Amino acid sequence: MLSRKYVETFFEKDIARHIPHLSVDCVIFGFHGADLKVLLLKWKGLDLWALPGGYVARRESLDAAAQKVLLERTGLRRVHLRQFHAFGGLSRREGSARQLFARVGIKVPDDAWPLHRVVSIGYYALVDYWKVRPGHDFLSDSCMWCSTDDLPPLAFDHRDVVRVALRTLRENLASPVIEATLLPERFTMPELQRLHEAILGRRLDRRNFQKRMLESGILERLPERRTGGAHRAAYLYRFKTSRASLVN
Amino acid sequence: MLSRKYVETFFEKDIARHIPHLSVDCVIFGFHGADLKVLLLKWKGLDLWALPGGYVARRESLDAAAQKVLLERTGLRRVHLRQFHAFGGLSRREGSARQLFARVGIKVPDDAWPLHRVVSIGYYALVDYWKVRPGHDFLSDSCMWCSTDDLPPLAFDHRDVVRVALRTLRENLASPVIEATLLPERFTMPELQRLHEAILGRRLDRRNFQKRMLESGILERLPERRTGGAHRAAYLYRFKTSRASLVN
DNA sequence: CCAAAAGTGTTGCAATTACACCCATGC
DNA sequence: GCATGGGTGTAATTGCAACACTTTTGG
Repeated sequence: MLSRKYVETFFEKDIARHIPHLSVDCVIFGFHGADLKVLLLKWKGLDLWALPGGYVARRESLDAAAQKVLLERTGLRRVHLRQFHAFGGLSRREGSARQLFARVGIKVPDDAWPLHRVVSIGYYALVDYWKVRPGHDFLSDSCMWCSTDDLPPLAFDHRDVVRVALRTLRENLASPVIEATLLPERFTMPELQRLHEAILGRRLDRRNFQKRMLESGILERLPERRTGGAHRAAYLYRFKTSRASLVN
Repeated sequence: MLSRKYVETFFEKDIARHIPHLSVDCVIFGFHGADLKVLLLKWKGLDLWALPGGYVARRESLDAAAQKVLLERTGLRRVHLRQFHAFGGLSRREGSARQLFARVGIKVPDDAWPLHRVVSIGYYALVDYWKVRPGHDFLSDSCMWCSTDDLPPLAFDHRDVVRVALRTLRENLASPVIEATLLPERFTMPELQRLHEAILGRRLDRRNFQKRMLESGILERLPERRTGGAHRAAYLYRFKTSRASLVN
């Protein structure tokens, strides 16, 4: 997490260590209940939310910069991370950043590049909802999971960024990496199905779904069942291929 | 095309008009015979080829920068252009650029950013092979179409860039935009099939292919046939939806 | 014993694949 | 006339979508 010290000295020296006019933004997806959620930061003193992001150090790859953001925001190291688009339009309204810095009380030179045009490389990340401890920083009041179909007002072009991330995620749902990283180690078939439904945005047939999943051979049924539900206990499953080998 | 004047003054003033450490590279696909080809520039005095690319002006969108490259290199304005990946690794070996500038006789300060780390946004473009007049510039000996499965040594990470572009193109072959922009206005069914085969990298069944294409309803058969071939004359087709409406 | 969710198998349709014959043309 | 490529139809298979009944559990 960014310290107060870090922020205060940001525009004096840290900014020089980064590639100007470039940033990475992360759409961090988590799955909870029946909802696909994204992690958002609320800007201090403004009724505006934003995706977690960061700048790219001069000797740091884009991927590494995105990993760094993930670690700061979720405390997680090995998660599935994928670059999906570069946002380089001229309508990103960096101006709102100026308001933010003013609220927080940081003095920023008018010609500092973060106040002007920034090209952002979009990454999406898939994490286990329950393992994340959302952390805010000096620029943000809070860090919160928000359902993808009920987003608050977002800064810059971040609504577009989420939309494109979601579209890419849908297109790539075929690979088992996605479920394996969004779900906990052990899960039931209905849970897996609800995840697919949340990503695809439509209902699926229970029987066909189960058949497809089992025939694919990537699931292993565990002896235990999930008890405590109000109805018949569901079997627990896990992915045969270990979680570690699936990440990236 | 870049003029001599442009190049000579580049490191004095033009460089300041661009976003540092950022470029766009274009994989320009054309279709000729049975081969999918890409347009490459040969660096002056070096046995090294590179993708056409350019820097991004401070008030220019990424898309616009890519269009500019296309126009310089092919003379074409409205072509299908699509961003597919941002290349931001640390192993791009910008050092080879230093050799190039030395050969051409341009004096470049050691700390000039084009000699160091550059993040490149990759675009692929689809053009009509026969409408392109490949143009080289002050930095390159020649501009040539090269078959995608027989590429010469490429600068930087451009071999990766081509590979990823090709993979993306394959994944998006469903949309008729691709064929419509890679083929001339009028074409035969075997020509369309050879294009699909070149992109997919495998043979297709002639009869099933034709059936699918005709049933999709996007083709219009013209009264003429392609004469002059050694064998039975093939019908000519064109896409029903006008070419203009398909671009982007 | 009833409501609500979980487990399982069958059937039909639609899309894809495999495959064979005739036609036109140049040599 | 024959070799080569172009045009067309049909049968088989496969994958996917629709669908119904039984089991378990808590209340």
